[in-house]
Order: sequence, then C-alpha cells, then structure tokens
Amino acid sequence: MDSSARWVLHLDMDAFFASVEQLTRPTLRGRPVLVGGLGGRGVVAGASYEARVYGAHSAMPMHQARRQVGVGAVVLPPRGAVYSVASRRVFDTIRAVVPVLEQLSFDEAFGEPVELAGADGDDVEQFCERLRRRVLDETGLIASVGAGSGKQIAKIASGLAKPDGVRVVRRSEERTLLDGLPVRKLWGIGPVAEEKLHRLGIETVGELAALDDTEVASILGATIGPALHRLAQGIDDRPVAERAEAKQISAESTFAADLTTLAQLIEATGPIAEHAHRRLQRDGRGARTVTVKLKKADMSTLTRSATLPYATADAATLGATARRLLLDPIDVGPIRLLGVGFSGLSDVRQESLFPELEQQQTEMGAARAPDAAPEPQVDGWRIGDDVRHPEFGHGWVQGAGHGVMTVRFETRSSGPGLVRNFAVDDPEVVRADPVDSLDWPDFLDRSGDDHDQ
DNA sequence: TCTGGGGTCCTAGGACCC
DNA sequence: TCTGGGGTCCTAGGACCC
Repeated sequence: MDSSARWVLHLDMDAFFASVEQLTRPTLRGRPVLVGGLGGRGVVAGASYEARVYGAHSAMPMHQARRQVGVGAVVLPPRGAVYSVASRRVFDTIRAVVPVLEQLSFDEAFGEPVELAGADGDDVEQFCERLRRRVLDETGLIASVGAGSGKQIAKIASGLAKPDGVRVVRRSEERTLLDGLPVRKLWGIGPVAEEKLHRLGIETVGELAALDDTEVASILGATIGPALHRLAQGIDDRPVAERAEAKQISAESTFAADLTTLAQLIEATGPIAEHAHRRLQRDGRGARTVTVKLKKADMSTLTRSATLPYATADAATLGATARRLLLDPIDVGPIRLLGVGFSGLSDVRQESLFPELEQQQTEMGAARAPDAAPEPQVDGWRIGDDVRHPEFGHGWVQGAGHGVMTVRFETRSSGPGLVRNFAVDDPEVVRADPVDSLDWPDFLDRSGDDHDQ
C-alpha cells in the first residue's frame, strides 16, 4: 500500500471523567465539575469545560482549582468503576467500526481504518463524523477525532478538534501546521526537553526539524533524539497496533501527612500491597520483581527493588518482600507517598522451584504483617457516594453534615432528579453500586457486563 | 494548602559469564 | 606487573504520557 495514502485517526473523549459524571448525574450538566482527590494533597483528574473556563485543568492542585472556579464548583471523588465501564463501552462501539485499536488510556486510542486507505480528506471527515455520532448515540459521550498521515499528526489534530469536533489534517497543510507548533506539542517532549531546546533558542517544531541529526542526538539523546527529529520532519510511519499486556502492576498512595517512622511505613505497606495484589490476581499472572517507591517531602523519589528466583502470586511473599525493601525515614527523611509495584510478570502455572524458600518467606510475611482492618473505617457518608432507596431509586450524596444528608436521586436515564434529606443513619438509604448510575433503571439487563475490567 | 495515581520507556553502572 | 569485549540480568533514577 502506498504510504502516502495512509490515514491514522486519534480518538479522544472530551473531558472524560467529568463528562461521565455529568452523564450519570444530570443535575451536573452545564455546571463546573472537578473530579479528583478531595484531601489537601489532591489534584484534578478531570475538569468539565464549564470548569476550564475558570482556568481549571487536569493535574492542578484541587484546592487551587476550587478557588479559581469559586462557589459554583462541584467537587467529586473519582469513580473508577464507572469510568472503566463507560470506557469499555466507548471502545467496544468504536471497535465495531475500526477493529484494530491502539488504546492509550481510558479515553484515547489510535486507529487506522483500512477502508480509508487512499481516501481523500472529505471522505475521512465524514467517516470521523459518523464515528462520533455512533459513540454519542450508543454511550451518550462525546469524542473528538483527529486524522492525519501518522500518529503524531492525528494526535495534534484531535487536540485541534476539541471540543466536540473533527479535524482532518491534509497532506498539503501538514508542513505549515508542524512548523509553527511549539516544540512542547510534540509527543515525547516534556518540560525537561523543552527547556534544553529553549536554552538553544529552539522554540518551534520547524526549528527542530531544521537541525541536523547529530545535533538533535546530542541535545535529546541517541535514541529519543533521532526519533523526535523524524517526527518534527513529519516522518511518522509507526504502525497502529493493539497494546501488549501490561508489564507492571502497581499501587501507590499519598498520605495526608508525611510518615516519619519505619513502623508507620510498614503499617502503610499492607493495604497498598494488597491493592496491587488484588489487581495482580485479576490479571492472572505472578510477579518476579517487587519494587517499592518512596516519595520524599521534597518530591524526589527513591526506589528499591528485589527479584525473586521465581514468579509468584502469593500475597504474603510479595508483601514481605515489599516490607523488606523499605527504607527508614530516620535515614532518608519524611515520606509523603509509598508505592508497591510488581513486574517481571508471567504465568505461574508450575509449583515453586524452591518450596522451602517460599515457605520461609511466607512465614516471615505472616509474622510481620500488620494487624487486620487496614482500611480506615468510613465514618458515614461522603459527598459523591452512590446510594439506593426503596422508593426513590438510585442517587448520590450531595451533602452531609450535622446528622443529615442530602441525596439527589438521578441516573443517566432519569433526567435531573429530586432532592431528599435523610438522617445519616436512615436504614432505608443503603450503599449502591456506582455503575448502576449508568444503567438504572434497566440495570437488570446488564447480564453479561461485569463492572471491573 | 503547592504538586495524584497508573503506566511506558530510556540510561547507566555493576555483576557475571564466555 | 598486562587488564578485551560482547551479552544478559539486575538495580536505581528519571522523563514522559494520560
């Protein structure tokens, strides 16, 4: 196939987390929604367009975003299970049209529809519009789509397409578009590479493209450099392919206050290792290498890892290995984040090659494991919790305090819902599966649709 | 009240083997 | 009384992505 005939699409859901909240909680439509950590150290994971007007954006500290948006801000904790189901439905829909998808995240994917090979720009535009329409009809969510001769251009195009649009970059306009772009817009150029280029007076992609190969290699490295140089020149023949299995599974947690003793770190390891282990089990593989990550008060990180003689899925072995790797805050300073990661993943079909060693480590793990009930007890209801009431159906907690809570009863299909107040200990109000907010009241039809992926 | 959580990939040094 | 060179595995740190 002629490579000049290639059309790569980049599909990107608009403000995905916030849009799912507005979809399943219709009262929030048109309002500035911030999704993310509510604690003092939380950041924004998703901001609706109404919130972006005030300058709020992803990765911004939540307290700052909240201040900027003002009293109208609706701040909600992330509901990963709901986003996961919504994401799967979106990409199942797209896959029906574009079978090979390279999914980059919950809300982004590349595709290269074979029927577009050799098509002209107008055909591509129509194809993308039909795709967006189909996603909206089947999921209620808005995707923006970019198209171009390769992944880089397609991704830049989807950025230009937002919000709620399509942008097809024709071959004839490619060079002009790239040349004027700030280098930071290239995929793979972050703050550090940008700074290096700026120091040399290189601001735009066009200026980067005009350098010679050895120059770029010396600035950005022998591997990354030439690759980025080719992208800057508009050369991008990277294939679109389904993603391989995950190479690493990890969990991490930032503490409300820095930990200062080894005992605190050991205690904190339990729930974090269990979280990672649960996901390892769902994956079905075992791990050979265990890594702990410690982020210090100054944001620098330390990692320590150990590789076992065999891969295992045994929680006690993995947990004990993680605890063994911890460093003492007395030596390294206060710790704000602890992470536990598993890598060297492989199927663990056979018995251990070293049963005695495993036995030993299991016992060690058991002996050092913290006491049960590591999860902090949830004291009552929190804003954003999903609830169910026998008369009013599915709803969510809008506010709670002074022994009373306010519940808004609504789901995707209900339209803006009614508000009712309850005593926080009202036995008729019970916790509900957040995913029901996508489906209620026809949740009984979800037969084959499991919630966590 | 600064800066989450989940990933991928690259670099570089040392151990170890042939 | 000189100190190769390639390959792989492991470890630690860091850039970058959403």
